[in-house]
Amino acid sequence: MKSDATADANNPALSRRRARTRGEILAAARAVFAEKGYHEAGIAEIMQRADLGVGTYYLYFRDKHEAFVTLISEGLAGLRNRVLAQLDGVAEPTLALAAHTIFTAAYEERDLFRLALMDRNESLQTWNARSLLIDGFTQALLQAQTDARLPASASVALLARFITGVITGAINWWFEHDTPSPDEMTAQVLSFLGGGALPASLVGTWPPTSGA
Amino acid sequence: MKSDATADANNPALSRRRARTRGEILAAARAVFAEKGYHEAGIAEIMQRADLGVGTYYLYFRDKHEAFVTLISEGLAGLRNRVLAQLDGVAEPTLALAAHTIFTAAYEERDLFRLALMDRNESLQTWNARSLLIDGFTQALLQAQTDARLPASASVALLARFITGVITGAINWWFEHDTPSPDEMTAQVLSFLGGGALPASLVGTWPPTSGA
Amino acid sequence: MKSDATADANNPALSRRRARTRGEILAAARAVFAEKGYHEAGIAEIMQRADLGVGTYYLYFRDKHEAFVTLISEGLAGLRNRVLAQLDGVAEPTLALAAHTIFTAAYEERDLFRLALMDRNESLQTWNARSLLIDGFTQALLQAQTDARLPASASVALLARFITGVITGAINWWFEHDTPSPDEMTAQVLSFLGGGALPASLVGTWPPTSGA
Amino acid sequence: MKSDATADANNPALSRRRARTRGEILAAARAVFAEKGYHEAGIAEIMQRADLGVGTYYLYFRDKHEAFVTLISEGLAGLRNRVLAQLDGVAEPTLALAAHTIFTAAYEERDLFRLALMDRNESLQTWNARSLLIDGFTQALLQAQTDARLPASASVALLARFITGVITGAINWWFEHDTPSPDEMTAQVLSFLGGGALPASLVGTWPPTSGA
DNA sequence: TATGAATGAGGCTTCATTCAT
DNA sequence: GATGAATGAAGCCTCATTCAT
Repeated sequence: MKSDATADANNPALSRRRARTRGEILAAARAVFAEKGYHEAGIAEIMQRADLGVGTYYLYFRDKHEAFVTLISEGLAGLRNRVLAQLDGVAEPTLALAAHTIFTAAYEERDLFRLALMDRNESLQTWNARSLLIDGFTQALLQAQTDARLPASASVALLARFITGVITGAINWWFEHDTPSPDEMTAQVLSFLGGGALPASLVGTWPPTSGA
Repeated sequence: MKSDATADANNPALSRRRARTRGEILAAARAVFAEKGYHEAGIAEIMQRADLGVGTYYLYFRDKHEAFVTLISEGLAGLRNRVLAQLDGVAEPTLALAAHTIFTAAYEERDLFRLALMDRNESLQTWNARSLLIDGFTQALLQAQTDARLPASASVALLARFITGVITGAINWWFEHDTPSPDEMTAQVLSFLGGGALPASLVGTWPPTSGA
Repeated sequence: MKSDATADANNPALSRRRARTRGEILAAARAVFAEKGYHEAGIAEIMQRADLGVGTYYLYFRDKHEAFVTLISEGLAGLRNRVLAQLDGVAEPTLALAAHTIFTAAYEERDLFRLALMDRNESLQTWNARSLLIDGFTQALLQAQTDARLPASASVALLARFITGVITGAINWWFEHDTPSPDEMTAQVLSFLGGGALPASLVGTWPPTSGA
Repeated sequence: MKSDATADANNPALSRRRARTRGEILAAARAVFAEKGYHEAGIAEIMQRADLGVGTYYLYFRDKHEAFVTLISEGLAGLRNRVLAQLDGVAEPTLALAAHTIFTAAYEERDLFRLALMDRNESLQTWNARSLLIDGFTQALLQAQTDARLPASASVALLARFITGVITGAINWWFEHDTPSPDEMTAQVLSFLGGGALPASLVGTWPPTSGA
């Protein structure tokens, strides 16, 4: 019984084995959660797909929730890093750049995003894809206001929600369809955000002009 | 003369009582579902809030699912009617008109919309608020194409998703905040949809122009 | 509120009405019990078939059990009376006479007998068709012993069980078939009871004779 | 290497454990079912008597029904084998032989037979003790007809029911009494089946002779 | 470390029975 | 008397979690 909190650090081989098993569990969890949703998924089914015993799950995760949270937070951390990497060093980052990175990632890992957008699980709010996007856009827009690239009068909070809505709307589309490609999707979204997609007459005004 | 499918019609008093009880259950269910989500809600809790015995639930609904579905489908039917009524007779309906009606309804019945947007419940897809909006906008845009108010080249399916994304993004905001009013929200969204909210330099282009 | 324990006696009309309703409930109960068995039958179903409200049931019977018991005990009392009437005045009653009466009644009211033979309901033992038959035959055989028509060495208790077994075996047959008629059935059973149906070589002996 | 339908075979220790638990559940179920009948018995009570948690039941049986069916079908299969083994190789099998084997088994496992004769459970008909006996005797008698040991005119179907009735009547007796022994019971039944137990004058004739 | 049998709280649902109308 | 809405105890079953091997 030399099991120790620092066992991992002491024994690189063990550590590597642990990491692999953990990864297998996460992969299985991802597949099952994506397929059936958080509530309908069962630990037994996950571990069966991972070709491991049920009990093993609890050697790596505290409870059912944890693998789910881990899955999403690790996935979203990856997304976050990719976006930051893209934007890093760019003098004046555009939505175009951000959207393209997000779409590329989302298209590649659709099942993960299905999860991340799916269960509006109370305590999870923080680790929700939506929240991450909203936060990201909020910060970006605030920065843009600081840089005077966006009028100070703009309602940043709402704008961030609107943009997030468009992005998630697009990703949702991919849950049912395989086209268009992330590139094409980016172009479509940009056109939409730029205001070029909807004729003014179709959009209308509010309050309605007298003529209406 | 008992065996009669129209027993209700025979006795108005009973019929009224039944309707009232049913309404009370639905109201309680709405509150509880909105507060805790479908899965965490329990029949016992619903009926306790309705001040009725557990068994009574099953006199009005087949199972746990049914009240949920009823709630959403009846709610969305109401929304649908309101929108249709607003647009009815208007020669050239605008997004402005539609958005304003939707926002007014959504603001009034926030908990219902929280439900309707919440659980991405498998078999419910059809009675999802998102689906309803997507379908509605899809049809409206198709009509606009027919009327040549929208270029034939526009990708209706995607546009409908984008617009729906913006609308639900706005409604989501209200789940956490009480302002702005539906009127103001409509104005904000219209400005966004019209392309006037985001400067072109911020949006950028895709593929990025050489200059970027 | 002149409802009184003696109301029935005071008001013949009411009494007649009560009797009729009671009869209708019993008829419906008989049908439903016979069709689905005691446990699967429900008060609601019975009263629906009787074209009466659920609550009405409890104006006539204390609980679910009571109608069942009533049904069987009244039915068996009828059988008892028929048999006694047949045997009454006969100097030396035979099994033939008893069997024929029983078969005639059982054939006419198969559903009742299905009930009476069906649920081996603990507390019901006493009001079981089997028990009634066993008791009847036991008494008859004891009487026969007293009259020296049956050897004193005979094991009356067992004989009564055997005869009852044959009789119920025959009645069971009718739960699945409509022939033969009670007359023919009586003849078959008598032949069997008389020992003429099974050749001695087929029956064999116990303990086996050396030759076997 | 987890996913394996033959997991049991891989690990004899676990396999043995599983078998033991399963046996304990079946034993407890047998006791409880026999004592209170199928409907009044509860999973909780069964598992309490088995000294196991409720949930464990469902690791071994799909639902409440399954243990009951298993109990009876396994029990009857055992009876069937015993009888067949006894009769195997005997040139001219007699009822004596069959009855004795049946009685010996029934006496040893009275509670099982109580179950098997008890609930006339709809879908169970096939796995009813009564049905098994009837089928067995039917086949035996048909064979006897083929061998000319029984007149071709005999109504095999009815005879099988009568014999079964006598046998079950005898077994029923044991549900309330401990004597006589299977040997003595066999003798009594044989005497009855041979026609030596009931004087012709007591049996009578059908239709009644003029003199009666 | 890995396993999978065992656990039991908790959820949904039924239905005999009551009671206000 | 008749009704049927309301009741709630009780039962079956699931599944996240534990623990002995």
